[in-house]
Amino acid sequence: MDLNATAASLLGFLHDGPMSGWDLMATARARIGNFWSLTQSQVYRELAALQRAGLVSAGTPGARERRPYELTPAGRQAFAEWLSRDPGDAQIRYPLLLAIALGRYLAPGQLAAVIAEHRQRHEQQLASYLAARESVAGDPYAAATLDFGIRHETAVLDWFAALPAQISG
Amino acid sequence: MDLNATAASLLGFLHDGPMSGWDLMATARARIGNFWSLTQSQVYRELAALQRAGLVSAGTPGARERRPYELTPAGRQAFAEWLSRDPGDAQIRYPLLLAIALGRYLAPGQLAAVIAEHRQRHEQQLASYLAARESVAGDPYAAATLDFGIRHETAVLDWFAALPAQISG
DNA sequence: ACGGACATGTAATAAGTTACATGATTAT
DNA sequence: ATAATCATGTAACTTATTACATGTCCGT
Repeated sequence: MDLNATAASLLGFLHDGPMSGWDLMATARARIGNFWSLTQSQVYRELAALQRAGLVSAGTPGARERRPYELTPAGRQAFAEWLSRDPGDAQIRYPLLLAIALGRYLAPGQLAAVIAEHRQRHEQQLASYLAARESVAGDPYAAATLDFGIRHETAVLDWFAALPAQISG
Repeated sequence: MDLNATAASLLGFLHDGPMSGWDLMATARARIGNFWSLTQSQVYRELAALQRAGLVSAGTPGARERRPYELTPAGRQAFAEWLSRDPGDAQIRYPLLLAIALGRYLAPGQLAAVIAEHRQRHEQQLASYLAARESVAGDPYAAATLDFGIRHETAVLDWFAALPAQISG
């Protein structure tokens, strides 16, 4: 059974006990949402696939059509395996880099406004990460991923600052 | 006509003159491959779509089934428009961050090997970027994207170095 | 003659996004 | 009563990856 990273994260969260798709969505958004996007559709699709594969089992339905899923022993093992098989490389997909790489085909100054706006967004993102530091003080794992975000955003802002005027206007 | 970033990059490259899918693939790999993955299949698919949309036109076939595509005026405009409509946010998708975020469900030390390996990869990537600096000396746009890579990798390595022993082993 | 680079594409699948449909329960 | 939230899911589409099929031309 080879899991994708998104499915594996769901298995991970289910270590804390049975959860519904809704719960998992909320948990994922809170715990990995800063660096791993996922949608409701995906969650329900992956849950169905995990169930077919026997890695989770549906528990007794609760209120409001609530359908809690429980980690099976096979699921627990698949999760551990996913981690030992090395996780893939980072992929950054940043359209702004494309725009800059193609900058020579543009009228001078055309990039400046776009760059300025992105710079602001990264400033806000960094501020938001910095503000979140206290809230992860007790959890070294959450602190580590947050620290990644802080360092990344800081590096991006330094990069913006170092861009030649020819590009950033 | 709303382009996706991959298609837009092809239009960008075609500013330098007609190119075949093969040429575009090689150009893209060389010029944006460090931060934008794309495959042959995509290139041919997007070219076909661009042609249907009238943004490129197929020139006279050359040797070996070679089918050069030329930028049309509409394509030139669509490219300029794509750039003015702001490029989307950066998305980082790094499974190792997931693994760390889920670290509390693992036996202690299980992450260490994975982390060590990734650290090496990033060291190599940084070295490769640093070695490439001379080759972009004349091109400020290429230099800017390379600088992004260097700063990013440096930040990631700093982050690795700062990870608590509890996580990195 | 033959291996390697050139060159185009299809097929199958996976992964991700957006929008929509449906309904239950809780709080005001 | 009614709005907000909880809850599940489908449909349609886009984007991306891997593998395969097919054939050409160049250099040695």
